[in-house]
Amino acid sequence: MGRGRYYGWKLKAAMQTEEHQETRSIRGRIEEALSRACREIAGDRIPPVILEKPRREGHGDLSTNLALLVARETGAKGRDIAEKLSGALRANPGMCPALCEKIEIAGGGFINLFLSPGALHAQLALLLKNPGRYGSSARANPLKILIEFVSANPTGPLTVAHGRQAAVGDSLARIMAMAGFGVAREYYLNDRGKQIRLLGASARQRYLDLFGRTAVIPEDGYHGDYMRGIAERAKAAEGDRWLAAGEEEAVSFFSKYAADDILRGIVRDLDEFRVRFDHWTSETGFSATGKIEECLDFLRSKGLIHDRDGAVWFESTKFGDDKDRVLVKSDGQRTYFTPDIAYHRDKFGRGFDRVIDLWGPDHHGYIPRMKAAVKALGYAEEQFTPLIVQLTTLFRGKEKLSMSTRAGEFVTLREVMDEVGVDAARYFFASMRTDSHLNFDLALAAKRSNDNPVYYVQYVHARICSIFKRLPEKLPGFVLPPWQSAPLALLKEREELDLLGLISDYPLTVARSAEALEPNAICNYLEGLAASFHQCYTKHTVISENAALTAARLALAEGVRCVVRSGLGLLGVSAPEEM
RNA sequence: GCGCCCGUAGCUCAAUUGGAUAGAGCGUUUGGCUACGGACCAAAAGGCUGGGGGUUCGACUCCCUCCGGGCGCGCCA
Repeated sequence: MGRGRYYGWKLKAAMQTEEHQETRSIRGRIEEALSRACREIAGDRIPPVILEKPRREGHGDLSTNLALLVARETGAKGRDIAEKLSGALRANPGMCPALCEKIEIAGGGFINLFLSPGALHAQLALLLKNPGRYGSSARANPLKILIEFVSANPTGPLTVAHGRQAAVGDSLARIMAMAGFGVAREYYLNDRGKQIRLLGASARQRYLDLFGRTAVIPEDGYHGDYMRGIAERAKAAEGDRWLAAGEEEAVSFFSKYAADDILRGIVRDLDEFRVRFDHWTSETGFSATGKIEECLDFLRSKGLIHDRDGAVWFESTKFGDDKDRVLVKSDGQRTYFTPDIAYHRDKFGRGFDRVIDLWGPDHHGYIPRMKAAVKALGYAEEQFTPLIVQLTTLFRGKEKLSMSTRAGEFVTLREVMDEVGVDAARYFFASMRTDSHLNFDLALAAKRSNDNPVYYVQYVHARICSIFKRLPEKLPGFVLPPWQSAPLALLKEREELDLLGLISDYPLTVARSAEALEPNAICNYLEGLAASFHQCYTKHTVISENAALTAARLALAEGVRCVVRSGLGLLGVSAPEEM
């Protein structure tokens, strides 16, 4: 349940008014006309106009429940309102017959619109004119959005859990960028503190072990096999110089050495996973800026801090948290929360209008206090969105795998990439809703990868590429005319019109995916487009003796290819020419 | 005990943010290439959407309640 999560950025209104003129969707234009007509009938208190694609055949290409909603507001009958609204559309020459060839009223007041083929042909023509821009929105003053994700501590390699975050976060960034926002990706590197010292102590013991010394890894230290490699590299680089060093000095060295070594691995894995961050903020570096003290001073100046029991408290209850939180412990050490507040202040200070954090489910209890902090800093609630990306439960066959970085029991992102490939892994993670737990069976991973829907979608791309490759051989002497002269009006088979309709849906799909912060909408869309293409392909041959029809169908194929490539690109998945 | 997330076909998941007869893939059954790629297509079977109440023209979706699973409730990070 609870899929009604909606981030309310008022993006939709922005879409309608600022969507780039050239790629404005048919849907957007009709929604606007309906909205205007509705205002004349019902005044200012009108519901948002949303056109949907009906599931059932016979209900038209687009449908709206607008009349039913207005009926509820005004107490009038749904069918009467629907009559008035459809009448207004019929009287609007920009709508009928330019966009709609038929309007019907069904049920208690659904308005079903049947698009005219000409409108769909025009949309394809727009796409072919500028494929690179199709689906994207241009804005006068785009919101600047910072999205922070992964941010794994450099105490071990990235796991599948991080992989899911990486796939979701990076895809969201790409989607939001296409939806017209200014997006930056951020990684927060927790490279100091207790865990890092434990890492250093563990690495030092591994190092001692290499020299045959008695080595005891701390109980709560890091026991994974990867620690051995780190120790070996340290030995190769440093020789035996740390054998004689004092514990304090040695642990400091190994802390930094191990963290740096692990970080290089993280960057390498992310790079191979096609994820690149625009900003890396290290806690060490950040601490040295004095911004944490500044932030504490700021909160104190606002009267939101008090001292009690020898500790310093932030009055987060004033902003909806259920208890106040300690910032500085009675031993003088800061809590984890303190630099995090300053860090978020810094994010906004860098000029971002919106900050999105992707967190694991173990952080959901942290949400109220971080939201409280953001509000205390003077920012509006909707400017900060923590997004919980649920865990992936791993199985090997029936065996449930436990995941613990410290104990060294985990499945790395690298293993998954090696086993199923980047395309399949990224698609898999992006295709599931972020708030659903999902099961991932490694034993079936390789086998399943062949059944993965990602191949179904990629196959469309490869098939179309193949058509173009075979063209000279199938039709010797055929000269492909420029797209703008393709006789698109010849595309009138039902399957062709279905495909055209889907192509025209792409911009809105991207916008809605960005708005809902759910990349899986792109996957759903692509799978529908792929199915529609395969059906059309099976039924209608592209290359035929009819040169005009061939040109038109090639144009349609090219349109599909562009959209598939674009959509896969949003997911960080390749669009292969052959498979 | 309190809080957050989840529960949909045998399995893994969707469902246009409250719409019309809940859909895909895998698995099972049956058809289809002398065609531009069969990694495809067509069809069948499979559902009281965990149970029960409520809200309304209409509920997988919102509210209440129970059941089941995951996670969190620190002067840890």
